[in-house]
Amino acid sequence: MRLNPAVRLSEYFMPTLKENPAEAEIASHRLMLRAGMIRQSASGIYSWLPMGYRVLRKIEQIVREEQDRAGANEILMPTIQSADLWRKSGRYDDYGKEMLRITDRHDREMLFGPTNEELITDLFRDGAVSYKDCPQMMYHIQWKFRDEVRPRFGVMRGREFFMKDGYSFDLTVEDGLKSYNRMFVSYLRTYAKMGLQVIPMRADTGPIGGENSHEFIILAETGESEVFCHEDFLSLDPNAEAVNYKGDLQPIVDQWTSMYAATEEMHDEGKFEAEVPEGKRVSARGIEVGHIFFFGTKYSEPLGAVVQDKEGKQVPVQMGSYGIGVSRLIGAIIEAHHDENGIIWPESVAPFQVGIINLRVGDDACDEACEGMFTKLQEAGVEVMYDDRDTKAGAKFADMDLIGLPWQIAVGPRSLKNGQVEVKNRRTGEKQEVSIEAALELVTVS
RNA sequence: CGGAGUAUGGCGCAGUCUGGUAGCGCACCUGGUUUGGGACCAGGGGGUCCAAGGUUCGAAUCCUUGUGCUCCGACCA
Repeated sequence: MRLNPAVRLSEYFMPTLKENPAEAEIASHRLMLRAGMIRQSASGIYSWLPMGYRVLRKIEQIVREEQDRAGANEILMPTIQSADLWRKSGRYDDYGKEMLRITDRHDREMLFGPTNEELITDLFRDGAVSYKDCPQMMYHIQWKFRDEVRPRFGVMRGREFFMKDGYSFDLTVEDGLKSYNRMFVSYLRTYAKMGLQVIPMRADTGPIGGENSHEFIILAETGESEVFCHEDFLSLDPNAEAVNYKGDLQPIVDQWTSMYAATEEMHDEGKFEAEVPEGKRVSARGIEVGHIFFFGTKYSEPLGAVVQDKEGKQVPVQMGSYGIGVSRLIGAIIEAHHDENGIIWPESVAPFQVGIINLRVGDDACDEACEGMFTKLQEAGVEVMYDDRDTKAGAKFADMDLIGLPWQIAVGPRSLKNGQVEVKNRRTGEKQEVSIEAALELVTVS
């Protein structure tokens, strides 16, 4: 996947809004609308405009890379599924009205997939015959649909959403839990790479089912549920050391599950107080950005996903499933990274690293300086957005803060007379007047 | 799915009570003056007032029935 490394704002569809749309309640929703990243098409259903889509793909790519590292293989399954498989697993009725049911021209019952356990179990059943076909881990990143009663918070709780869902197939429970651990660790690393401090919490399994399950939660004021955890979670860095996914991951998992962490439903106040010293007790709100399950033979049995073991017996495979809400993550990242002026993107997911602001379009010196930097940054492989629109300086500054690129370079006649431009760090707000060369150096190195 | 709102130009809103054919701010277009943190002056374009039906000489406004969207709650990645 390669994203266009450089764009001119005059040629980029980024309809920003000065005022807050009435429909948006929380920061991430407001900012995504205001920054021209998304537009609502129907309740809980959004179009992704160029910049929003760009961020979505960046997040998707981070997820993909870590899945690949963990040994999962990417596939792509359809959005529309047949009802038959869901009848076999018994979930056609269980899922209730959340599942969008569709009838085709031949009156066949179809559905827009809310998840893919049935489909992939059937794929595995079809292609696997022996214990030698295990272990196997596959994932796909695809649009899902859940007909939420009450969609809200923009992409945080949409009806149509983009999700990574992965599935593991193992011969034994022991091996299955190893796969579970692999995903557990890869999840920690994935979120950390997006600038999120994530906390795994033992979870309720819901309609997916199973015994072993963790939710991955980030703390945010606008989180949907109350969570409780040990403060030390907030200083753990999953990427501090390299990881060998083929090795024993249990120690890492143990480290991350030994401290108290629970969502509202699983919370035990007595245990919380017993295990966590008073000064270390964190009670906050959390956003769920991922959920993993080990559920054994819940689907392999009814759907007949069996392999022959060494003794020649037919045994159902042990399965797990692993979800990351990719589109939701954008909302979560913005909730964690914004201020009163707009978004503050972590560099790894920023749509562009640098924004060049031409304060006087039409002034030869400004135009030349901007064009020169625009070209040089592209050549250096730095993703850059050039605001070459013929509008007021104030509007450009405001837009640039709103869309939250990590670095801004403002070029105006005043400083340019002395050969200088202003470089601003969006996160710290720190500004410095430096030469063009120094500016390029500054934004390229970091 | 229970409760509560709301629907008027791209966005934010007034007008509805008390019926007379639509207005304000921002944004947009043209010209001019400006030009380093959402400028100023002048001119201008853009609206089936959510929909259908009804009452009336006349409906954004009153009545009826729908629909969309939002918020609170229960539920969910």
